[in-house]
Amino acid sequence: MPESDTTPTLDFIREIVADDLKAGKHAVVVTRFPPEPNGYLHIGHAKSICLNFGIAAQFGGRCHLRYDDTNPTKEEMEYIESIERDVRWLGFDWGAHLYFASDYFEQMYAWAELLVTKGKAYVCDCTPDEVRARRGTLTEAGRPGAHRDRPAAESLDLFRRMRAGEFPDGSRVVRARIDMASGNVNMRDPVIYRILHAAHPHVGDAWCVYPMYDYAHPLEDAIERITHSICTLEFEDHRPFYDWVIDECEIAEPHPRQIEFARLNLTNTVMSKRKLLQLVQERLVRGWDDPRMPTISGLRRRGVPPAAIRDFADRIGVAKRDSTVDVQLLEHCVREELNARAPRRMAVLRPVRLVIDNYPEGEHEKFEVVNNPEDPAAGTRQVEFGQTLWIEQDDVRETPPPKYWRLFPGNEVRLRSAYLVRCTGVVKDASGAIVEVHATYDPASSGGNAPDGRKVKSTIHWVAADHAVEAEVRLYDHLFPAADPGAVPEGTDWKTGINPASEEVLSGCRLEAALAGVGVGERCQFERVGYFVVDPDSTAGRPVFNRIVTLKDTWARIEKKQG
RNA sequence: UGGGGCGUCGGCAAACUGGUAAGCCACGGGACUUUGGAUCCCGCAAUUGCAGGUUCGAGCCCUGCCGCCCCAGCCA
Repeated sequence: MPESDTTPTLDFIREIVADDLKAGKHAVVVTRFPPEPNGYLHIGHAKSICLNFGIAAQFGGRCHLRYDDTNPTKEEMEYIESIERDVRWLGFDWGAHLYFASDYFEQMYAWAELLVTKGKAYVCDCTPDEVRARRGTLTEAGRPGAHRDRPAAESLDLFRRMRAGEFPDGSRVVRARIDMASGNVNMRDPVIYRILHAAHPHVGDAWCVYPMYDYAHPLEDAIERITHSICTLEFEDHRPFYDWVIDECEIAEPHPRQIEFARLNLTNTVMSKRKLLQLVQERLVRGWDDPRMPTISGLRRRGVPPAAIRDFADRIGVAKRDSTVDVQLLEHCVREELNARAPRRMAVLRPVRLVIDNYPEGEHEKFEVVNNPEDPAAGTRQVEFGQTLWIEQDDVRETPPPKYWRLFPGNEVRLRSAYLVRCTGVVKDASGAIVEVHATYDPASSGGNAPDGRKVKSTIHWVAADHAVEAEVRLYDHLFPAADPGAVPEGTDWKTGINPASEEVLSGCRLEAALAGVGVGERCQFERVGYFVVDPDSTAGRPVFNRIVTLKDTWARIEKKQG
């Protein structure tokens, strides 16, 4: 391979865009993100958002945010608001280019009349069942219905009366006249308008006939002069009709080009709207924004930084191959971002008391502690120290397993940024659990280093008992332990694959005093433990933290290998 | 047994369009370390679903097979 090549390779879509620009096909590139406001956005949408807005930014064009709101029976204002919030949070800006497909209904209707007039569309009086019956199967051609050859004038009259509200839902449709024998089922006279006496969240009850996606989408793109209409693979079969509509409606050149790419699949995650809805409705999670949900709002509450999601989208690439990305790549992006940015704090999640017997009782001192070793500009803070501290249960053993370097009787460790201490013994309760640890400190090791230069193999974190803030901490893990949650045995409910330990709520956690006044959404690293974010459930004196991701944990790996 | 797509490392994904298989994640090892964190090194596809063919040369071209995904909503 050539090593001198410094230009990053373009994915196949960017290659098309670059070529079109180079060939002078378009003056500016215009893309769009066209969600239907019928649900919450998830990480799969984030891939599309990053792609569309990313291409626009990269090639100096623009990206529209457009609601594809052609079905009033499924769409709601609530979703419109959540979508805008999520796209903005991801870091993208549509400027003045916020659009609604429903604002184009008049124009779309006019084009439909044109099609009817040209004999390219007709009103069909069949029931949904009859339409289905005549459509044929995947291997058998469809059969033309009785209304197919109705005079254009009659269809036009009927269409106008459909619009006027003379007919009930489902009684008639307008269909494109293409080819009932096509191998592509989408070309067998697809329905382009249906009657729906339903109020629309954006245009109210202005209409009782609504265009179908396949008819509306190319026209929305045409109206906005979209150059590259990027969608997912399942629409590949619809592209002939997309082009048919553009052609038959006599849209001026250059025509928008539909390009399909593979949607995102993630291991240990379900992504379908149906399944996500089920999780919420059956109270298997706290809501659409549960920190375990792959929704944008869930990722936000989980504490995932938007920059990490953008980085993730860049790294997974864009292609046509069905694929499943390892969720660990997302987690890696999160760690990388947070390692650089998140201030470090000390927090003890499962506290046990450590008493330093030779430290003067009642005395306190402060140590200056670095906020982020990766970022000197983050500065330092003062942390209180005293005779009695909280340390992690996990950092103490009465009899250490092999390679365990933390506290055990006789062993010396460093209290992060404070002193070297040597364990002198542990106090156990009736059940044998360690309830208190005793140690002596080396007064000459202030700050954590001994003047004689002796080394310790371990540094542990601590919180002064007299200055601790109490908090609730929620530990999150994959909602599904299996890489492919959809792969359940026949007859088994996919929900049985849910990890019952995916949320573990810890109370009585002790945090250093600097964490007293944190605001919702603030992120930090609890040293040696992981990255955490302040949850909206926090109250004045009692913060609630969510674990975003753990730190990489070599010891956990060793422990696992040891069994 | 119709139509449309897709097969390159455990997972993503490149390969200047025929010139001698990038990178990232994961995984394994080591160095270093006041986070068992971070960082840094090393290892990880004699070969691109399979079989033939064309060519000096094939992941890229040709032929045939195999496998996987999508489509029969008045959903998007």
